[in-house]
Amino acid sequence: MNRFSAQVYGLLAQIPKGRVTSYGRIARLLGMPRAARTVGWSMRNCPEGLPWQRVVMADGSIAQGGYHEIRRAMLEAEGVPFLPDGRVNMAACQWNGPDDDKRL
DNA sequence: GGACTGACCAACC
DNA sequence: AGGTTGGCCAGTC
Repeated sequence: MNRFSAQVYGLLAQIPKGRVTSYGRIARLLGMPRAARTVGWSMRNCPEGLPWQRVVMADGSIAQGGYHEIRRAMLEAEGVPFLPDGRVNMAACQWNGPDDDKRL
């Protein structure tokens, strides 16, 4: 487990229920705006106990990995609003970082 | 140790 | 406005 993954997981664990964020957003919060793919790699490792389903693409669509239907179901169960397009309503529930959590 | 790949993103036609 | 390409970071072969 490298430092980057630890940061990704740490940040992921801070995502409030009912909110989502994107890979690139996490990468930016970690100071690596170009490491969106690496974040995706960390998600791929999929550690148990982490709400990895709350991480979606920048446009709000579900990532192209496996289980993408299950992710949507879990997000819906958490109360995440979806658009008729089948994508997450980023405008309503995008998590902008730990600071945004306090802002609530 | 170099090259390829990947749950991405943004720029560029 | 939409499809393609390049680029980045870390892991694997």
